[in-house]
Amino acid sequence: MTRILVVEDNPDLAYGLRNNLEIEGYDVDVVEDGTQGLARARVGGPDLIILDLMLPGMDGYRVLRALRDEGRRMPILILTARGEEADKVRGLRLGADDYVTKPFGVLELLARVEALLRRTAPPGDGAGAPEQFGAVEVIPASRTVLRDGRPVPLTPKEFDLLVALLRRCGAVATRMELLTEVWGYSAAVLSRTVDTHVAELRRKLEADPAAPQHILTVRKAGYRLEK
Amino acid sequence: MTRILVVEDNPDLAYGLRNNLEIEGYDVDVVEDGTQGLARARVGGPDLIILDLMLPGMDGYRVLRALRDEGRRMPILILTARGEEADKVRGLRLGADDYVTKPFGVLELLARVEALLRRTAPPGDGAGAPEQFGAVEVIPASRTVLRDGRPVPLTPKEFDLLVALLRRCGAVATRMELLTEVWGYSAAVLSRTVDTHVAELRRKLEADPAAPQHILTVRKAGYRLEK
DNA sequence: GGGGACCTGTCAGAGAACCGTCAGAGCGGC
DNA sequence: GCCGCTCTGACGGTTCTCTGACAGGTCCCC
Repeated sequence: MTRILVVEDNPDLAYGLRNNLEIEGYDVDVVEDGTQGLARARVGGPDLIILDLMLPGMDGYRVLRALRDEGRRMPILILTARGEEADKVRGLRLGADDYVTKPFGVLELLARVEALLRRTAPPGDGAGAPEQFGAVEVIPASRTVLRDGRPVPLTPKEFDLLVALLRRCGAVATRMELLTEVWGYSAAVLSRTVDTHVAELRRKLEADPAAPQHILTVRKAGYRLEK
Repeated sequence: MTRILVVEDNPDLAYGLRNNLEIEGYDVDVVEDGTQGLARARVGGPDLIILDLMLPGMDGYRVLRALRDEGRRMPILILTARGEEADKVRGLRLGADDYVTKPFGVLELLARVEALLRRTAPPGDGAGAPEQFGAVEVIPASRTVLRDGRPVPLTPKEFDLLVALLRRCGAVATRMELLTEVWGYSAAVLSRTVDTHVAELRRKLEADPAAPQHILTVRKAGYRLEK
């Protein structure tokens, strides 16, 4: 999950930020002064930092400069009441990626956070990080699947089907959902197609395809992947 | 040199931007409407775009969306009089990287441009460090490729294609991504072009072109380079 | 517990999709 | 004009996908 570090000494504002960011699905960490902020940024490895400039102890500029001097490249968004152009220029020049002045709109801030993370995300694929179940590892970026660390050759359809199952991991995926997602059909074409491909996946990925441990049949409903 | 495309219909503002950006050492290209902006962005391959929203013809939102839909990833900074939060959110969500409202300070704008370019610039340095896979060494600085220490003559397209594959090393590069990055096409052009050039690369770089070890085909998806 | 209805597993082959290859045309530089 | 680079369309081989039939399993009702 994407981790965001908020360095902000105003408790109300910090509370609001935490709430809104968590609603968006981020993992949020809040600290109240510059020294703590620097420490947390060093050990926590956040994916993004929202940094106030006016802080007790070490001020935001110094935190910013320290992090950049250490070669840390995570995006940093400055959030401050200092709206003078000179301040903005200074912050951006010191290595901040964005500069938002109080008072600000929460939606705008969230959109800016999203834009920064989008820009920082690996160029290859936003499709997803590698996932694992049993002895099987699925790497979306390279469309590779490893079993016991060794590559298993999957056909395109098999791979897409596996990813679709993985996305619903733990829940039932109906044949219709799978057809829609993997095949792009909208019709309720009932056929043995899905079953055939599931069987093939089992043959390639399960230790005992006849008694699958991960790719399970849910009678009358569909299939379910268990880790 | 870093190229910046300015899409702005107000002549005074466009003039001012060009001046200031050129003083900073950028190579500036100015067009006055959305249609031209889109065209210039496609063929010119600017490193950054400054985009007005209110434009004659095609508006800025549509230009932005069209570019992102084609998979183009250059940073885009929206510069507009529309300061409503909803506008900002919309622009950023559509794939803009920054949003500045008029009236704005030139110094701030320049600092934001610099911040965006800093974020986009490749980590090492401009040209990129030499990279290696198998018996092949790629030296971007001199556009040279060595195999077993001996130079291999690559045509310009072949070299660019190789670099594009190398940038995504280990991940799948779709034909569309490659067309966009190497050819600057608006994709949708389905042809054997990419395949032909990949075949040529294999012939020149693989020990056994019929059974490639590094430049791999990922069926239904694209190509992948493995070290 | 037995029988039947229904559901899923399995298989093999026909057809389609996809990619590698090649030859040639267009284009621009020397 | 010659030559090298680039792109395109056609062809063919290979791999993948889907289908239908049958077999086996499971569940429910009696």
